[in-house]
Amino acid sequence: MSKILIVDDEDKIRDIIKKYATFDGYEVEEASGGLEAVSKCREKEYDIIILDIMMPDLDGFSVCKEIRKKTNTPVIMLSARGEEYDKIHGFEVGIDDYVVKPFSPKELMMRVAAILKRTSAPSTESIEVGGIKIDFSARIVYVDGVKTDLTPKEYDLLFYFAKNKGIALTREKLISNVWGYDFYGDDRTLDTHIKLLRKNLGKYNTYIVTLRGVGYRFEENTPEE
Amino acid sequence: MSKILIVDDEDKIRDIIKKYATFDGYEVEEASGGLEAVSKCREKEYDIIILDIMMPDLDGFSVCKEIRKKTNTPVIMLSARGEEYDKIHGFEVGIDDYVVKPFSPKELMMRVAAILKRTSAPSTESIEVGGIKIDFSARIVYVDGVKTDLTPKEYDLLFYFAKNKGIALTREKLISNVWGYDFYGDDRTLDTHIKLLRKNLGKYNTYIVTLRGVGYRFEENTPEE
DNA sequence: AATCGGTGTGATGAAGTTTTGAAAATTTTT
DNA sequence: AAAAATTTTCAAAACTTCATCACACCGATT
Repeated sequence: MSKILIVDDEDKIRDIIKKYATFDGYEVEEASGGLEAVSKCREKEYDIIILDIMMPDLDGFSVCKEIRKKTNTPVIMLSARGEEYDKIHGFEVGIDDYVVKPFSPKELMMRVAAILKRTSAPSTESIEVGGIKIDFSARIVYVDGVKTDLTPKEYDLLFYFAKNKGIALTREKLISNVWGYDFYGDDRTLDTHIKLLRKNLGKYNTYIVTLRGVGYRFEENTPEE
Repeated sequence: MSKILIVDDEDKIRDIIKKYATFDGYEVEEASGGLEAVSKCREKEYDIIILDIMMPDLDGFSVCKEIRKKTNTPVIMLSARGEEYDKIHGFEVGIDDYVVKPFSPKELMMRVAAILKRTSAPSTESIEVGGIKIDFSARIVYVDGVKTDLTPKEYDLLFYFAKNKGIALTREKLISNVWGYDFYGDDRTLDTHIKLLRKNLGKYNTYIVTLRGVGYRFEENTPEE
């Protein structure tokens, strides 16, 4: 789920946006000033930033410039002034959109969605764990750079493991997440697919660690030679 | 240089935008109505479309919907009305931005630049994948240099595949993008067209990879091993 | 060392998907 | 208006994947 950073010195404004954003399923963080926003962006990566222009400590343009030095996170500006100068200035700094106050929260969220759709689409999402690479957009798994064909269930299982790397996963959790909460099946079904997946992972089969009496954990470790 | 299509029934508006766009170095084409816009988009590919909502023959939303069936060209809407309804509706159809009339041409061009920068998909008249060449402007496909006649649906399908090379495409995605989001048809229709397209691609039929339980992926691979 | 409960494995038929051919329906062309 | 081309529907066939089972295996506990 996408993470949004809301930057505004007015609590009221932040609250309203937060309410709408949370409702739409976004993960929300707040900053009440420009300096706080910059430091937050240093620590963490956001998917989009909603940024007020007028703030007492550091104005939105400066914040945007600072952020752009490191990342390319999309920025939507909130402008209290409606002047063209501001708008253009905003674009020159490299903002992605702007909304003039007073604004409709619904419209703002529409713009957020539109930008996220644009920016997140072309990025080839992939995870790499040890010598295993999972390309989500192509739905291809590479083991040591070699394309490996997995069946749907094997892929889903690996996908879930990769997303929860290093976490102990109970059998129940694995089954309800990969098969579906309503799967009523044999005890050995999961084992069997673990077996198949391990076989396909070749020397990395040790990445799937058996937790006796609990379930499994996916982790990067040094395969035996 | 990027190609812009300006769609508005008012000559004055088109002229103004054209003046600014030409000054900024864009290649400009015009359409004075929705129908003309749609037919122009069928023949040629633009990098961005500036689209008025209110037009006598076919309104902007319908034009956008029609265009989106085939391509993913960015669209900026010109809205004479400032109502929120229009804005939201526009985004749902899949527009990239909108500007409310009366607008500042400078601002409009800023938005054009911002979107083009993001979508910076190099404008091409044709795509070549393996031994398959697709000439968009002529709507002709060559397999190993030999012109191959495809039916409209086959072409649309191949076109969508080629634009999304290497990406796993679900059946739903393929159907809603090639047939239209409102297609309510048989489950096996897609398969049948895949079959027909594969036949026409000759030895390159393996380029369309079946992803069991998911959909298909178009990729360049080495036929025969 | 024997037991016991949980885990790994190969085989197999069942279930689910895709492919295919052919015919019906629709649209376009003549 | 008929003919041709295209698209869609349908059902059987081919194919892949899956769940299940029986049994081997392993590791902890007694």
